[in-house]
Amino acid sequence: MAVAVDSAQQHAVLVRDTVVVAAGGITQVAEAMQRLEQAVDDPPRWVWWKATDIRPLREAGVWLRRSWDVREAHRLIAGGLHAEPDLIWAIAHGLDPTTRPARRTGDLFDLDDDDPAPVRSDGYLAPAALDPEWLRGEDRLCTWARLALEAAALQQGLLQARPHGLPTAAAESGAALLCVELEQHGLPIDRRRMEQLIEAAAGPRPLTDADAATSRAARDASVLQRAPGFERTDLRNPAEVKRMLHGVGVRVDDTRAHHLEPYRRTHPVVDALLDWRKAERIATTYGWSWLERHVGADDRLRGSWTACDGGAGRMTAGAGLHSLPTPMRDAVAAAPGHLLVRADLGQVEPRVLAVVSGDQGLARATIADDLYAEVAQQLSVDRQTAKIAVLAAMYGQTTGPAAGALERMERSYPAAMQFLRDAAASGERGSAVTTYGGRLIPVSPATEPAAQRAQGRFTRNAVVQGAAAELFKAWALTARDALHPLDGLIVLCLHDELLVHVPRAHADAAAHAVHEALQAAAHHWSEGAPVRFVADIRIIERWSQAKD
DNA sequence: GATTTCACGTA
DNA sequence: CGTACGTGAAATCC
Repeated sequence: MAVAVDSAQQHAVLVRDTVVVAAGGITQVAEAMQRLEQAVDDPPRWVWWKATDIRPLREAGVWLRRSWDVREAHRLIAGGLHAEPDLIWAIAHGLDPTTRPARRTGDLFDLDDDDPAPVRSDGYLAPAALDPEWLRGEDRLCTWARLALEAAALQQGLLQARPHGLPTAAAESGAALLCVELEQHGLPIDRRRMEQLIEAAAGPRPLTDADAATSRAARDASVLQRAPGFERTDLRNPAEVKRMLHGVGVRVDDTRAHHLEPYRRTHPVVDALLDWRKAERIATTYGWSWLERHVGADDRLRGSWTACDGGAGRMTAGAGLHSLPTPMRDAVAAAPGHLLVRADLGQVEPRVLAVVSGDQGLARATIADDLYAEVAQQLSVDRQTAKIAVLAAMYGQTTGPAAGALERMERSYPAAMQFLRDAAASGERGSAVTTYGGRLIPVSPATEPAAQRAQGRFTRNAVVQGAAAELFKAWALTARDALHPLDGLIVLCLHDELLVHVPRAHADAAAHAVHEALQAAAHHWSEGAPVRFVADIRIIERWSQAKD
């Protein structure tokens, strides 16, 4: 069943095969969809070009479980982020995408007849059909929906040939719909607390540009007054900062925070500078203008979401949702009458590696709550060394304290290490890799040896990071369904962490549902592999209460 | 004015 | 010379 929406005209259609199941206003079609969704135990698989198309229907309250998102399926098939309908169409039909007709440019050469066919005689999608103007009217909307059905059917054929391709496409489609919901609901914010935090770092809310300049100068002064003779240093210019530090006797080549940290006690200006950097980050990226732009009158922080990035396939978020400084998480708080359920996966990447590589020894280690402690025992090293070695294997690190432990890893976990070596070798020679779930990860050819090694590290990591993203999405979507009857909504996805907003009365049930969802999703996703996944799940009022 | 580089927040 | 992303300011390139 395909859905197409003309958001400008607030019009939508539902099409099955050649039958127009429903057509009309958003509200009317939304009701028809909800009836179809609830009528049977086995709900329809809704097909659309992209999830954002159906935002008006979602805003009308429709709750859908299964979908086939043609754009997300394409991203699995072809890799990367580029996914315009003409490209999707060409790939689905096995046509050479490089010879598809040029996009319309809006100039005099766009002379098409009044009723251009959306598909050309050579099989490519007609450029005219990509124009939003083309989509006016119910007939065109139905045609567009049927094209989505055709593309989806061909994509299913392509993905059937990849192990796990179909369930992954379903999960990616669901993730894209979840992204629409994340954008819609937003992250609940305690505005007064957020204002306190911003004021502490950036000064009071400026009413004029002069106010902003005064706050900025005051911040700078806290550093500059500790650097006699260098009061005119531009703290935002790394070269000048280096000159200032040299001037006061701090000999560093690199002024980045992690490099400067050991010198905090060496000279007060270093201490002041590092504090300044934290405050400056909040003042510039998470300051008053950020609050104004991204936190709505309903005290919800909203950013744009994508179901996958252009690399391994993790979710991305805008408006700083994925990089909110830890102190500011104190202002992420449940709305009145609600609570947050925070759940984060423990040591997810090595556990995922155990599944995707089929390494029996590593699988045995996942039985422990603390996988690194188990690996440490196996390798006869301390826990910290074991942790560094495991991460180094997945990231492609070759130097540092892990070097010796990596050799022991080869003996204890040969399948996992071979899996990673194969992935790296593929990237180094410029060959694409495919994730456990079937996502193609293209690699651009490189000739420089250093660039080739970098590609190897990228693919080595991508097969783990990408598979972890696939497991995460399967978990999130299973949880989404289970939370729906509890009025619980997922409000944040952060790679291995879920934040759920739920009425107080249902918080215990929601926490339980999130736990059960992980067990069910992991079992399905791994096809019953003997690998254990664990999550730390807590009921909290503020995001900051989560970490130990 | 648009693009690139650096730095730094998160996982 | 360990991966990825998004963001903003300054530098750089037209």
